[in-house]
Amino acid sequence: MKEGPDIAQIGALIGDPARANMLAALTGGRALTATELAGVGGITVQTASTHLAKLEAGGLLAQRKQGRHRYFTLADEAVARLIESMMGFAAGRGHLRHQPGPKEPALRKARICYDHLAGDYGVRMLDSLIASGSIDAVGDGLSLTEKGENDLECIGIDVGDLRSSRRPLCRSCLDWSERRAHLAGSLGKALLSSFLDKGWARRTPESRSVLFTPEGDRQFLKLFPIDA
Amino acid sequence: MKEGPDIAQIGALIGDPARANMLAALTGGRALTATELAGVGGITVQTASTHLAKLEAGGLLAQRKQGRHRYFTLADEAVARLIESMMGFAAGRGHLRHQPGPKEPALRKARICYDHLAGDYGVRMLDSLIASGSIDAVGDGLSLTEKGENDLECIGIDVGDLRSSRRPLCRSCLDWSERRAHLAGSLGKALLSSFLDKGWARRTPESRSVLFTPEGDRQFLKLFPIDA
DNA sequence: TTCATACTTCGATCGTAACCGAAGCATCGC
DNA sequence: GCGATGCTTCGGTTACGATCGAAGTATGAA
Repeated sequence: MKEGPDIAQIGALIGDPARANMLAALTGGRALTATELAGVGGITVQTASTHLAKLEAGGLLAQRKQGRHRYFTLADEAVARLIESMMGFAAGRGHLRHQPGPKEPALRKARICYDHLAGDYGVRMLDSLIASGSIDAVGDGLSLTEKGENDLECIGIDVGDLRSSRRPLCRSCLDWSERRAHLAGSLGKALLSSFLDKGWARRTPESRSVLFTPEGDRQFLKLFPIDA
Repeated sequence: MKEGPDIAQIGALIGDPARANMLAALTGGRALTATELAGVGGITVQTASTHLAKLEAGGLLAQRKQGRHRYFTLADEAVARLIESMMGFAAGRGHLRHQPGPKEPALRKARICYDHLAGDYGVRMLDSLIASGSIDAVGDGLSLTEKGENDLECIGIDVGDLRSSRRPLCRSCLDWSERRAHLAGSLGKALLSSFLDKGWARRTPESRSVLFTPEGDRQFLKLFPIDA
């Protein structure tokens, strides 16, 4: 047999609880230090160090030295998509963590996925962009229409600038809590950044969740209406 | 931390080489016996038995007793999609198996993914269906148009029949070799079945690949043209 | 220079899970 | 009934990897 790519390797990398916790934490988009990651993994720094080395060797993580700190991030968006899709699958099988806890609703409403918006709000945003004709969905891919480009420029997003990067402009990413797609790619990132810049929302320090201010909430819902 | 679903569990399930090989083999869509799966995993039947029990407990496999045989299949299409997406990811990282081998091209051209067509031909089929207006792509989802329903009836697919099943009619499934979506869901299954019934193609006994006859090839390409 | 912090490497321990041989059920064919 | 086949369960071995204490390296601060 032995057909196709080797999935056992990455399965094993994700299969350790400490590593899985680290990866999940990094899906929050922030770069974290080895010590912080040891904390989320519930292990000592030594152990974390070996885990992180393995994850990096496996191509899941990237690191950046800064002074005496070493900041770890997910290697790229593909890793984030993989983690999210595995979370979606796990949620569907009932492989949930024990405590839903009070943070859960906030997480489902709006959270960071690598560098863009996920959760109910993330899905709503993409739906609205498609419904308004700003984004075309063809097959698996998404593409920005002329109308969309104009609309986005109006709210202060420089699409031309985004196009110049090598990263795809639009990407769909499967949302584990909603089980539907939200917008990833450089455009997804730019949109989230603009919400944060405008003060509509802020990131929480210790969690993936994104908190909208009452005013930000109002603006967001107005900007991305759902007609249904 | 401990946010979100538990991905370590399924990661660990996929993370064992023997289990990963079994799962990859089952993505071929055929139901396999424990003894056959032991073969693909390169282990004895006893060991395979415990592996299979774990996979079933984890919700990845389903089994069906038939006489003194026990046939295993992937639990559902979601598992197949997960495996395919992990393969796509692994391929992107260069985590390839050692031998590309002579079977590889056939596998990339057309293969089974659970119960529908994948590979170049699978992707081409979906692209063509969308281009011809038979399928609408909205966000992450796919939906059959009226035109599509008519066209399909013409080639002998009873769409009404398919609708009565609880399984979604159209689903997009990310293809690991093409890195684009192909058509899954009950419609994807029905289309593949019809090709096999018509004698356009046949499955190979020991591999996931689907071999098209010269005539079948001609018919397929005519039925699903690519204008580009 | 000296001390403190952040992290890695080394060495050793320990637990778990993969593995197989042998025995135990179940089902089929005769 | 009997033996053969397909699979599971049991018991015991083995190996790998997760873990941490302790020591080593790098960077920054005083």
